[in-house]
Amino acid sequence: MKTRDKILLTSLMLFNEEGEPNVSTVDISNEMDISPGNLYYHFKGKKFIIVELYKQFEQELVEILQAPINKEINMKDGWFYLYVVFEHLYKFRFFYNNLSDILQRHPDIRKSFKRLIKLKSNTSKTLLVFLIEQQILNIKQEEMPEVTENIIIILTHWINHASFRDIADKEVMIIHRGVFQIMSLIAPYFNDDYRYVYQQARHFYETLLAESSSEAKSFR
Amino acid sequence: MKTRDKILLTSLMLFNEEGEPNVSTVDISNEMDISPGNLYYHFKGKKFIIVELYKQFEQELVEILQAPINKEINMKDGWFYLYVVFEHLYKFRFFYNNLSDILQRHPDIRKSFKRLIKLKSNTSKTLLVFLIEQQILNIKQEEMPEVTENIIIILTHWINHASFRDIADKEVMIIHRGVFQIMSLIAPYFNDDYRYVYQQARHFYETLLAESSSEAKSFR
DNA sequence: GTCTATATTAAGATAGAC
DNA sequence: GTCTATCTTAATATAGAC
Repeated sequence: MKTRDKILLTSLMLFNEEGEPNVSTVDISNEMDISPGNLYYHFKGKKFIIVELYKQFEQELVEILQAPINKEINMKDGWFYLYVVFEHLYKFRFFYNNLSDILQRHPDIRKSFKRLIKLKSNTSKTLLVFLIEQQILNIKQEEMPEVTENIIIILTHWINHASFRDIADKEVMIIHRGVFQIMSLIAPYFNDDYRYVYQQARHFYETLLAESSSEAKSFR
Repeated sequence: MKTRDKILLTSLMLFNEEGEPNVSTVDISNEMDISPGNLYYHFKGKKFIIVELYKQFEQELVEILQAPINKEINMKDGWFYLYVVFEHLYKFRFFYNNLSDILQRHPDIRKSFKRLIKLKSNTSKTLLVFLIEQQILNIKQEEMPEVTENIIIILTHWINHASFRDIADKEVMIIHRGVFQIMSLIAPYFNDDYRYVYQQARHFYETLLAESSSEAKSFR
């Protein structure tokens, strides 16, 4: 593996683990057993590492969000889709844990991130409209903006939020619970024939929670 | 006004304005036209200013949240109550804009903040139960945890969220919209007799938005 | 590409005069 | 209480040998 790539991977790991502001270029080179000078040969500084990581993050997310969505999407597809998105967000969680700060220091990233949110918003809207057309959901036209915004908020802040709620200690649980939380937003809009989907989701989540807490109780 | 208090006030202002990580002790003393040495006479460093500000924040919020809530609360009371909470959150928004980072660096604050969230959660639950008892809302027992958690998420992250959404540039609009967003969470649970409250709230918010955007279009 | 050694910068912090 | 002057520390960054 090339040193450049290893720097990116190590930085991502340390940023996620320790929080981006608490990781210096020396920390990164120490972790990799290379010299700080070597790191500076590949990247002119931490700023440039962050920008490069953001580019990766953006590219992957755009690919996910722009993947063609079937008009005959069902709840199971939508559910699966949410998992893909959440897993991606989790992979780059350092970014969401210091959102304002990073966006403040990097105006370029800020612009691009705003565009990303719009894309998220559009994809959510499209998905909801498909589910409405199939009469799985029943959301009034005028209520769409609020519902979409609520979805965006949970998508954007859940992983950060989960870290200071005693919600789960393991990655899977954070993601499961995030998906469930989004589902709870649209739960009241399910048509009666489909309400069981929400009940199933809760049951699924609660079973997982029970298993995981009986295993070990290591909340941080 | 005593220097010590002025330091706290100036710090709060600068933290909110520029973001806490971008403000140094020298910045604070410059803004006040005192020497850094003088600042260090009053506080042993930035850490201690933050801790003191957090104490103020906590005390005020606890007072708000523990204020006796009337069992016969109506929607208007609940609405008003939300405004009080949001205004308080806005006053200390620097804290919410760098939540993970501050909680990571100050374990004491972390503990206390978790307790605060629990208090928020309890108060929300109590309010909802009162509204359910009066048959204004209709939320099933089993759905309460999710609905409450969604309220907590919006309360905790809205003000930060609004700063990178082109939602509003002025304080009042951010707060109005936050209150409306919370209302949209419980909107689907309104009993038919009370749905008009939600419609009114949207109308109120949209009118304000129209006024403010015709005045000046200075999004940041 | 990678290392060692060293320079620069800015934040954080203190001593001692007034 | 407040100032000036100075010190310490850690992060950032570069030069030059290998």
